[in-house]
Amino acid sequence: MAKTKQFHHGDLKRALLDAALELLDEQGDSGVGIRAVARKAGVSHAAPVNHFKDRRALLTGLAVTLFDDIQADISKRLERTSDDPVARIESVVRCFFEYGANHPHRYALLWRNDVVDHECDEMRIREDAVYDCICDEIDRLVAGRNVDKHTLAIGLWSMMHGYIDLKIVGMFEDRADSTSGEARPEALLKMFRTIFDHYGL
Amino acid sequence: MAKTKQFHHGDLKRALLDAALELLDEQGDSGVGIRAVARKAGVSHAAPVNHFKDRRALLTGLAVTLFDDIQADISKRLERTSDDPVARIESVVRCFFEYGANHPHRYALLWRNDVVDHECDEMRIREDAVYDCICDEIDRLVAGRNVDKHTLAIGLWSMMHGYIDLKIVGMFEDRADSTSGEARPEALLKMFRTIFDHYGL
DNA sequence: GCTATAAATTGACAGTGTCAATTTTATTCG
DNA sequence: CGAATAAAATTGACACTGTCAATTTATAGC
Repeated sequence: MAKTKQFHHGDLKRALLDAALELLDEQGDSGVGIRAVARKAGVSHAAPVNHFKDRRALLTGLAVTLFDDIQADISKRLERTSDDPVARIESVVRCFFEYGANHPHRYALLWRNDVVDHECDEMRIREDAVYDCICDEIDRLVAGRNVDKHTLAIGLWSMMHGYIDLKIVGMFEDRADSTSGEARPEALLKMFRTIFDHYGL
Repeated sequence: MAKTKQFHHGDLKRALLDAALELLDEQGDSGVGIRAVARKAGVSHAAPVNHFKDRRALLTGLAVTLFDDIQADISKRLERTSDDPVARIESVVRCFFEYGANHPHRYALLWRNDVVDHECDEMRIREDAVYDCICDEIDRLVAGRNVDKHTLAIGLWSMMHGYIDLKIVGMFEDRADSTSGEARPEALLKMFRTIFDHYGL
């Protein structure tokens, strides 16, 4: 059975991340404390220090695994998507829309600047990976035409992130007509498509 | 000299909010603790409880004052803006862009769901006010045409918020070409304007 | 001037993150 | 195989936090 129980606890790092994810889903990031995670994993309160030097390191490590999950989901969905750049871009965006709706606490953690270290290599690599998923397609789409692809990419990503984030906060609740709230993400995609159209892409 | 020193301390509530704002700018919201704020205001550690029952209430109260500042800034700038709905919308968006760039910690606090209570009346009123600044103009813009104004408003607000938020996180640093980074907000506005054009607005 | 009320202080409690010293376990080497 | 070495986990402590109860102080109204 592989490499189980090779140390005192087995691989505690994994157990800690599992416990952290549970706490995150239940209580949000404020519930993910070093001691609480240790308690849930059944170890002493200072055990995690061997694997995560900080609370910040713990949360960052958790965020890294979340990005990996998202990346896997994106890759899987892109396999079933046609070769059309616009279709592929929209597939990626839909992944994020669904992720934010299904796991609000996880999504919120990803973009917390105080408790997650976005400068470290582990994070930069993951962020680059998902960012490239969209940028590469936009590159193909623009293909030398006189359009600033960076602005296009940033605009799309901003709109996607902003919608998910504000939805979690509750900004659009009771303010915008929420009868067709379920279809709003698709409407946003459609609206952004008009930008592509405008540039003849 | 008006109503100074009417109580023990004068109006401590104001002093607490001032101290909280300083700490927020220096250290972010994690630095805005009840005890730290009390210390900075020169009162005992439990004094704030008379004015803010919670840390959450303190942070919410602070967020309320920030919204008031933004609203004042928006109103002032709208006075100097023409009657063109698009111009007025863009004025409001520019207010937020600048606010986010100049006061990242303040902007980040506004949308924190855990430490700020967005359901309470004081917050809802302020959020409604700034939201209406954009929605009213979009209403004028659409004016009965066959366009979903809610999607338009949500799309614009999402893009605006998403860009500011991701900029603070550092998402666009070193990834997108940052040579013309200062002009990026204007480029986003221009891009969104093509949506208006597309619908003949 | 005295009393009721609001404001601020003090002290305590449980909880947190982090560190140092210690004990327990696993790995490696002679 | 057994001892030495390194890693992993425990225990205990420290300073700090938010929150509450009891207390003291100052204000306002009769």
